[in-house]
Amino acid sequence: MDQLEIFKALSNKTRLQILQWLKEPELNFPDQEKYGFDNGVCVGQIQHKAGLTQSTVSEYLTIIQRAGLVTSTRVGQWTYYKRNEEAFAALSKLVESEL
Amino acid sequence: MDQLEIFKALSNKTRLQILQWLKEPELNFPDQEKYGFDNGVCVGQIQHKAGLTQSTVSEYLTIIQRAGLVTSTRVGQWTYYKRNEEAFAALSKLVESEL
DNA sequence: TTGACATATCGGGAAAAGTCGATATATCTT
DNA sequence: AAGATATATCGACTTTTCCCGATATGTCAA
Repeated sequence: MDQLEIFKALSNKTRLQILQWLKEPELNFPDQEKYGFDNGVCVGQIQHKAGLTQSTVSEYLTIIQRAGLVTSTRVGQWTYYKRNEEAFAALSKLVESEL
Repeated sequence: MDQLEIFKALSNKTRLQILQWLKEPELNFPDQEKYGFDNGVCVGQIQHKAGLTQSTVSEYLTIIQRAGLVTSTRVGQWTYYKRNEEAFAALSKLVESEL
């Protein structure tokens, strides 16, 4: 749990949005309904919604993953990203008691 | 409560340290014991402990103050900075439920 | 009111982050 | 094996952040 890395990951409008979108995948990524959301949402969907290039979004996802805020799962040619709720709970506690 | 502004303020090692030092002023700024800590700690003390220039530390304090994480009180020629615990509590809740 | 001290603001150079297009890699299909 | 598709990585350019020294502002004391 590297505080600084986490806060840097959160210091970007688009990355904050992505994390919020991933809170309600059904709502924010309806196109993926047919494949389910068990593993999260794949990069392409997120990219489309973010309106930035593929490379940028891929990099952003790597950043929030390295910070531990999401997990990624490769399934075939897709990589799915999903929120790591434990990390948010831990961060909340950290802010409350250690920060 | 501007999330992005808060996270940007927290994305710097020195600023994180300052906030942590301010959690226990008696412990971290013993030189100021004689003046009490009711209003917080003055810039010079913080600068000395941070080991950066006066201008840099002053700027950092402004940044965390604009983010709402500390409050400042001018007393004579000194400006005292103090943690705003309500802000941390609110941030903790935000991370837990909205982020 | 002058000088000393504390803090804030300004201007700038260096380092990091944002963002892109191009290319590499991995997987699937045929 | 070859082409198509999804994602990751690379190189470059632009914008932002870091951090400094110099200077301005505000306050106290003589």
